[in-house]
Amino acid sequence: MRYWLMKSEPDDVSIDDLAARPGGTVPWYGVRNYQARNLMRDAMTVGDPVFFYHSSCAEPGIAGIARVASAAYPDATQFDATSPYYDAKATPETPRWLNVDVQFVRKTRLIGLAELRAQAELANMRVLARGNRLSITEVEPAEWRYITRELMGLRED
DNA sequence: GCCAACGTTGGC
DNA sequence: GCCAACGTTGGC
Repeated sequence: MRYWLMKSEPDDVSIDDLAARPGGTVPWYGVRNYQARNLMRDAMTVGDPVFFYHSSCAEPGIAGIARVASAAYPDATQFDATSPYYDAKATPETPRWLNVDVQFVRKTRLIGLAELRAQAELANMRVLARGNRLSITEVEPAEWRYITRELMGLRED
């Protein structure tokens, strides 16, 4: 089992939007970066825990917990000419972009970016690395434990 | 709106 | 394969 952090713009899909979805599940559509795509395809397993991170918004930070709910499969938006994520070079026979489904687990208090940066225990967290632009990053088990227990006050994982 | 950082594209 | 130009991310 591996742990992940996935960024979403709350104007698009917030943690509350995720919770309100049928089954609490949403396809993680719109990833157009090969590294992030490959993580979904090669490294994620159904059941992996995910920090749901709000980005490009007034209060960026971790807003809740989700889990990986499917294997990677072709992202439908790449075939949709009306979608901002349309890719003319992708066809159903040779899809370029994949997504997993992500399922709501719980909403937490917002752990803001500044708060994350202030933790010595999180100094090496991938998402905090200088210049990081990946929308999906791995979280080390010790970092996951620290955030869930010390910052969120959760008893269990 | 600004800007740093970095990925992608395309000419050569 | 190099690399400049361009586009995107995302915090501030």
